[in-house]
Amino acid sequence: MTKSSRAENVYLSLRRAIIEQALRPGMKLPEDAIGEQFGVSRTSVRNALVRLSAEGLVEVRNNRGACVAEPTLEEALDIFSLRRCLEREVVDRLSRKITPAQFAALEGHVKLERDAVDTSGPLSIRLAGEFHILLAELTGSKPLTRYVSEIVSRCSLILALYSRPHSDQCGVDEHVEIIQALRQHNPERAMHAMEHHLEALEARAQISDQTEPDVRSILSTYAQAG
Amino acid sequence: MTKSSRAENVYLSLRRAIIEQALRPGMKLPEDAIGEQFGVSRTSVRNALVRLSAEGLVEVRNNRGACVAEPTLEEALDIFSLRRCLEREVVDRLSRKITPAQFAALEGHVKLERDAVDTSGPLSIRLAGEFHILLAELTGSKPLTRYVSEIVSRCSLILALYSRPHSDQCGVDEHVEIIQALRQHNPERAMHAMEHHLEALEARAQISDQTEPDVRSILSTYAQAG
DNA sequence: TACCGCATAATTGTATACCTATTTCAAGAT
DNA sequence: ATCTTGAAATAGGTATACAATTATGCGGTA
Repeated sequence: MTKSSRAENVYLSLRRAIIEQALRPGMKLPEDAIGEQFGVSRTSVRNALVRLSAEGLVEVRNNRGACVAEPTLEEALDIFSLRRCLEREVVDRLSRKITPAQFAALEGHVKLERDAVDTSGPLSIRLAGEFHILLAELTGSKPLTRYVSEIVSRCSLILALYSRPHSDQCGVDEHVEIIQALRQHNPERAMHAMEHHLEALEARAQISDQTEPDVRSILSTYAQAG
Repeated sequence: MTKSSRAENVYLSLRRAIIEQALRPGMKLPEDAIGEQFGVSRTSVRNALVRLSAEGLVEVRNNRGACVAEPTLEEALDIFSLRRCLEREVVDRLSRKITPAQFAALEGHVKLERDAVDTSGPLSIRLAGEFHILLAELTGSKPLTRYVSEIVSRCSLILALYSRPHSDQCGVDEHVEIIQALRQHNPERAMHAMEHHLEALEARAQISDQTEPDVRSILSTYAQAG
């Protein structure tokens, strides 16, 4: 295992905590508390927060600290729209040049998703997002992967905000559908399957509300390792 | 003038310097030197470098400092491809709902570009990029604007690497062409004009490998013969 | 002379300290 | 009772100091 920097660890952990919806939108992210929880100084925490802010996962107001981003409804719809644009590009590229080894990877991931469906919620949420990131990775394009990765994370955030609890059966079957379309090297059908999947995902996003627990107790789970 | 933080100032300045090709790809960015130049401490410089790194404009190696990113040829082509994808989305959205006031903004910008054509190179380079960023802004989508902004910056970087000097007549006329297509509320034609413009831009970035960043590939030719 | 290893210098990663801005909360005025 | 006001407390912005890592230069040895 590569020895990564502390800032990196904080970054990865916070990111995962947000994606898994442990840290919910709007929640405050005080540098002191986070640093104490991870056993690092504010310096490393700030570094991580800057990066997360650049990705749109957290917001920092001038002299007022950071908190998990709270996309408005318009922003949410906008982000979904952009996601469709990017993922269309992904399946379009992939359907032309995907290899057997890559199918194996996709199917392996879907298997993980199936196994996780009935276990923990957070794991299931994360895996559903990672399926899309895996698709992007298979295109071999780093910039595309980065953007998809970012936007998928932000969609997790949106679902945390606007979907009701336990509505996150994130469509494993729809993932299989996409794989099958790719196998046929049929860009049209693949893009259609992807559109369908994303529309279904977006449809799950409706407004509800919940109150927020304490930052530290949540992070105690994530402080250990990346 | 809004009171912005020092880190923000450093970030903006470095970014502009890279986009205007004053800081060329591969150039080292020592925290000390930069901090001294701006009259700030390394802390603020690091903050800026982290953000630039997240955008792909600079690369940071472990314990080895940062330098202006040097996209490989594959990465360059890839970035252009992604840019086409994003800007297609921009003109598609815009051509449906653009307003007269927005045309005024676009035409005002083109005028600036014309005025700058014969003056300084850097200004012209920057304005050409900002035309595309302005287009993205007019869609009203912050995420889309951010991505376009990032990718346009990276394209500037690529042109710095792979285009020959003085080939940066960045097609003001093609910009006008795009505006006219938008005025007709004709998505097809607008997208076509954009494609044409981007292809022309990409064509200028030929593998004129004279700006050699990598020592090894040069020396590989010489290594054989003693 | 060319190569290897160690010591030193330079630069990054992280922590701490200080200063400034914001928030909070209580006391007084309206 | 509500609003204002202004200290005290809290938390973020920045600088500096220290630790860890990498780059560089020197002298010894074959």
